[in-house]
Amino acid sequence: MFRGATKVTLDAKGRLAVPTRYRERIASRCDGHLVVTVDRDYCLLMYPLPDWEEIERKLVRLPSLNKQARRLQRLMVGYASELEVDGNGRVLLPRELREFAGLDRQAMLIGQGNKFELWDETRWNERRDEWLAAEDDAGPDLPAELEHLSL
Amino acid sequence: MFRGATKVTLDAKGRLAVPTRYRERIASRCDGHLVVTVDRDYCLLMYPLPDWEEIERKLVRLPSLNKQARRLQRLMVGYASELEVDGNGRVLLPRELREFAGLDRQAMLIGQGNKFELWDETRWNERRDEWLAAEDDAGPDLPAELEHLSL
DNA sequence: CAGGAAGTGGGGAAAAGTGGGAAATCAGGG
DNA sequence: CCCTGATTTCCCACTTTTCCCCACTTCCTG
Repeated sequence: MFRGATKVTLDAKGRLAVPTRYRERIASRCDGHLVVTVDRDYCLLMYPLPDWEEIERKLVRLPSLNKQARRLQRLMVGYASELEVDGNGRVLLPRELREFAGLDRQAMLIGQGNKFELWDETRWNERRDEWLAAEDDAGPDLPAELEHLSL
Repeated sequence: MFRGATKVTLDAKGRLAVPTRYRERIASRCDGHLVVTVDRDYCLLMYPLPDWEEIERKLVRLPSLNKQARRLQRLMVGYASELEVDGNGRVLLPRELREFAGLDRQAMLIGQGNKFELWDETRWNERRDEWLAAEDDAGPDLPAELEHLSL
């Protein structure tokens, strides 16, 4: 499981240095093969290749006639690109994805279990504060899974 | 599986350079023979020839008296044109199809499993943002497959 | 303080992308 | 039937980007 938030900087070529504490895990799990794609919140998702392939299988099995399912396929599969950790522990993020997520230099890498999220730092901070402010007024329409969640 | 979004530019003659990472796969799968046709969202679909032939078989077997089926046949089979990757890794897109999809110079090539989608860049970005904006307020009428999808 | 590991920047070779010209092919009209 | 003009096809050459590797700096640790 990947956990924790790390502030990272992209260099002028759009390369991201993977924090050292994840490298061994990534090397052993997927031999340095990662897949990056987009998320609806305008951040990027980064999966080890085998985990992504499982997601992809789920995605392509969704009913093709459903509008929402097609959108999800288009976006997630459409933007998914495979990338490899180089000799220096860095990955080159495709220009299209950097532009999508508004990434330039300062970014946040957020461990999320089987994947990472990658945010432009400014956007991350803004969203985070919004979430914290919004949490109270969630009350009535809470789904069952959340209703009984005990932290 | 084809994945990933690539920004491509059509030259003055309407030629599209196939991104290198797909070329080998295309060469081995269909010896450079692709089929392009139209999609209802005003983009183009690009299949390796054998994949297209399978689609085509399915299409012509649809019940001929059904109005929707006939529309689909007319559009997809009617616009389908075979094209070949040239020595420089480019394909020439027929004028009719370029006009249909509103393609001039800047375009996005979107990998979608067994096929590609080709969009005018501006139109792609607009649609994408619409999809993302629409996704949030989807709440109640979510199909079961999506309801419990865990990414 | 020294040694090493991690982070960061950058140069250069190679490959990919891009434009354009010449040859070939086709269509239409004289 | 041939000539002319337009379109397509093939190929060459230039420009840009990418990829790979090296080197420097910084931070942590012993």
